[in-house]
Amino acid sequence: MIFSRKSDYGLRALMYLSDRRAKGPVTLTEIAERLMIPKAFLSKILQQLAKKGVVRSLKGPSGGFVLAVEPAEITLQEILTEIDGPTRVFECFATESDCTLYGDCLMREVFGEVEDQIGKVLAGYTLADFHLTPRASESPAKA
Amino acid sequence: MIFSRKSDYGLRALMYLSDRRAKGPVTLTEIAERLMIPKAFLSKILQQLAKKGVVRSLKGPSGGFVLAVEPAEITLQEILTEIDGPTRVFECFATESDCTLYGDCLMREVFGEVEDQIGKVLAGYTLADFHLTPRASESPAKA
DNA sequence: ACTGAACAGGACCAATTAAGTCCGCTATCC
DNA sequence: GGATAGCGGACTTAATTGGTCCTGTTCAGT
Ligand code: FES
Ligand code: FES
Repeated sequence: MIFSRKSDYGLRALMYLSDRRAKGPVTLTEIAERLMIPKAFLSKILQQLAKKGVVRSLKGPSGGFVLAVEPAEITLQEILTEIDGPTRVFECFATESDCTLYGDCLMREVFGEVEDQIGKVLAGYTLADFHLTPRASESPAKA
Repeated sequence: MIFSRKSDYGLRALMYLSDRRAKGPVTLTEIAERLMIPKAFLSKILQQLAKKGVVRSLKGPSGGFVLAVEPAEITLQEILTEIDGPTRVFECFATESDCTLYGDCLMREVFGEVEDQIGKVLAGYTLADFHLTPRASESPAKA
C-alpha cells in the first residue's frame, strides 16, 4: 500500500474540516466519532498537520480544529506528503560489482519517472474537489 | 517504499541471468555471492519466479537457473508484479456516514489514475533495457 | 483565582508485514 | 548410489505501522 491508513484518516479529517469551516472550530472528539477514527491516533495526525500549518488548533473550551488553508489552495500531493512524508518508490541495495553503481543505472531514471507521474496526478486535485457525504446529512446551511 | 527489497533482489538477479543466458544455468550460490544477496532469501525469490515461468530451474549437478523468457519480451511491470504482487495504492476505511461511500468517491478515481500511471511507466521498459556493470568485468564473450 | 474543556507531546505497547533462516526432501548427473 | 543443486514448509527476527496512555499546558467562563 503506497498510502497509509494514517493518510486515509488525515485526508478524511481534512475533508470534514473543509466541509464545515466557517462554522468555527470542530473538536477532535467530534471528528473522531463521526469518521470512526481512533481518537488518540487522530490527535497525532492533526497535531502533525497543525505543525505544518494545514490546520490550526485552538485550546480551551470551545476550542478545536479549523482548516488553516483554502481548500482550493492545497493539493492532494501536499496533503499526503505532509502526512506520510515523501513517497519513496524504490531503494537499490546494489554494491560494487552489481549494476552500474558507478554512475547511471537506468533504474534511477525509471523510478524517478514513476515518482514524477504519481506527483503529477496528485498535484492535479485539491481539497476542494473532495467532500464527505455530499448527498446525505448536514445541517441546512446553504440549502 | 513502493517496491520492496525483494523486488530489488529479484530484479537484479534477473539482470544477471539476462546477461549470461546462453552460457548455461547459473547456480543460486553464484548469483547470491556476486550480487551480495542472502542466499536462502534469493532462493525463495527465484522459486517464485520459476513457478511463474520467468526463469527455469535445473536440479542436480551442473544445474542452476536460466532465464525462461526473452529479455525484450518481459516488462518491468510484469517482473515487479510477479515478485511483489500488484501495487496497491490506497485503501479507504470509510464506513457509513463518512465520504461518499454510497457510490462514487473521487478518491477511487484518483488512486486508480495513480495506479495507471505507474503501470504505464513500468510497462515502458523491458528486461533487455537493463544490464549489470556494463563497463566493468565480464568475460569477453562478445567483445 | 479556579474549574473544566480542549489540544500537546512524549513514552509506550500491539499488530502487521517484510526480511531472512533452517532443515529435511526431491531430482539429476556421473 | 553419492554428490550437487533446487524445493518447500515452518520458523524467527527486525522493521514499520497503528494505536494507547498519561501528564502537561492553554484558555473561556465564572
Ligand atoms: S539495479 Fe540498483 S542501481 Fe542499478
Ligand atoms: S474518502 Fe474513502 S471512499 Fe471516499
